[in-house]
Amino acid sequence: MDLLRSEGLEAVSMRRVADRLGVAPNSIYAHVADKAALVDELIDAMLGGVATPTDDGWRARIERVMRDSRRELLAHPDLVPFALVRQSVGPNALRLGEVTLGALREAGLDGPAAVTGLQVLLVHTIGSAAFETGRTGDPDPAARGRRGRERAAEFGGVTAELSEPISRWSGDEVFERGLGWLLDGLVPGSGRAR
Amino acid sequence: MDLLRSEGLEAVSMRRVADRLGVAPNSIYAHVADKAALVDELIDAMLGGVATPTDDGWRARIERVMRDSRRELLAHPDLVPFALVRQSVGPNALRLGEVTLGALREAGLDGPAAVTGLQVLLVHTIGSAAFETGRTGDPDPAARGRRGRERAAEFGGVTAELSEPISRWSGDEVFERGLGWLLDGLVPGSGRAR
DNA sequence: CGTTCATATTGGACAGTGTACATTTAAATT
DNA sequence: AATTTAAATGTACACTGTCCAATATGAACG
Repeated sequence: MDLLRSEGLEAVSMRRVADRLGVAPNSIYAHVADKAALVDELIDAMLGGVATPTDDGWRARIERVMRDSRRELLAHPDLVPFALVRQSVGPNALRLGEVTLGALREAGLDGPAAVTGLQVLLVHTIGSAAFETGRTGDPDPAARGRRGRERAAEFGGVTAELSEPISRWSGDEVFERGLGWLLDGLVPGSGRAR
Repeated sequence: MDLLRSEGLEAVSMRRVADRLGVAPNSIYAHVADKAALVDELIDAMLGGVATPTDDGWRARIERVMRDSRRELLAHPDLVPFALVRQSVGPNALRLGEVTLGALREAGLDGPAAVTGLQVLLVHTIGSAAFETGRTGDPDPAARGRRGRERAAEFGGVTAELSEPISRWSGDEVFERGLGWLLDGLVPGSGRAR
C-alpha cells in the first residue's frame, strides 16, 4: 500500500514488494495466489478507509457509504479500474455491501430488488470514479507517424467541441446527480429532488 | 482485432501483432505512439459496430445507442475495463457522443446539463458492462498458503450469502433498470416507469 | 533521369515482468 | 527429539514494452 501510494501501481511489482519486505520475490506466493489476488487485497485494504455509517435514515446511510467509497477511490486512482471488474469480496467490501443492503431493505425493497439496487449503486459510484480518474493530463490525441497526424487533422475541430467540455465539468456533479436519480428510481414514491 | 477476438487481450502484444502483419515488432511504432494508443484504437474500432440510431423519439435513440454499445462491450470483454478509464476520443466515440448529446438537447436539456447527462449514461453503460464482465468463472476466493485458507474460513458463511446472489442475478436487469431511472431523472417530468 | 527527403522497416538490445521448480531453512506439532 | 507443516530461497523460463542507430523504400522535384 505504501508503494502504491508513493509510486503508483506500476511500481507494485512482485520484486519491488519483496524488496520492501526484505524477502525474495517468490516468498510472496506463499501468502497470495496471484498478483491479481494481491491487487484484490489492495482494493479491500483501500475500502478499509470507509467507515460503517450510523446515520438515521436509510438514504443518508447509503449516500454516506457511496460518497466515502468515492473519496477513497479517488485517493487511489490506480486501483479504480480493477475495483469494478474484479469486484473483491474481501471483508471490507462485504461489510459495506451488507450495510447498504440493509438500508435498501429498510427502504422497502425485497431481496432480489435490493441486490439489483446495490449493484446499480456500485456501478455508478465506481464507474464515475473511473471516468473521472481517466484522462487527467495529456491533451495530445495525435499519435506519432503519418497516421497519427492525419487522424488529428481529420476530426480536429469536433474533438475540441465535445471532448473539451467533457473533461472540464466536475465529476462531483456527475456523481451526485446520478446518485440522486438512482435513489429516486430505486424507491418509487420517495423522490427527493423532483 | 482478430487477435483480440480469438485469443483475448493478453495475446495482443506488439510482437504477436507484428507477427500477424509479417513485420518486425518495432515497425508498429511508426503508426501508433504507444501500446495504450493501440488499445485506444481497438476500443474505437469496437464502437464501429454500434450503428447511428435513427429512431423517432429522443428516448428511443438514447436507449438504442446505450443498448448497442453494451452489446458490443460484452462481445469484447477484455476492452471494457479500458473503455471507462481511457475514454477514447476516436471517430466512433465522437459520433455516438454527439448523437446522444443531440437527443438530450432535444429532450430539453441545455449545454452543461446535456454533457452531465451523457457522462452519467456512459458511466452506467460501460460500468455495468464492466461489472457484468468481471468474475465470470472461478468461484474460488481462497488464496494459496496459510493466510489464504485462514481467510476463507474467517468469513466463509457470509461470502456465500452476499456474493453468490450478486453473481447470479442478470446483468440485463441492472443495466435496464438503471438506464430507466437515469433517463427518468435526467428529464424531470418525463418519467416512464413510475 | 538521378537525387533528395520523409516515411517505413529492421536487428539488436535493455530493463523489466509474472511465475514455476526443486531445494533448503524455520517453525509448529506430536 | 522426531516428524510434519509452512515459509523462504536461488535459479531459470518465456515473455513484455520500448529505445537506438542503421537501413530500405517510396514519392516528389529539379
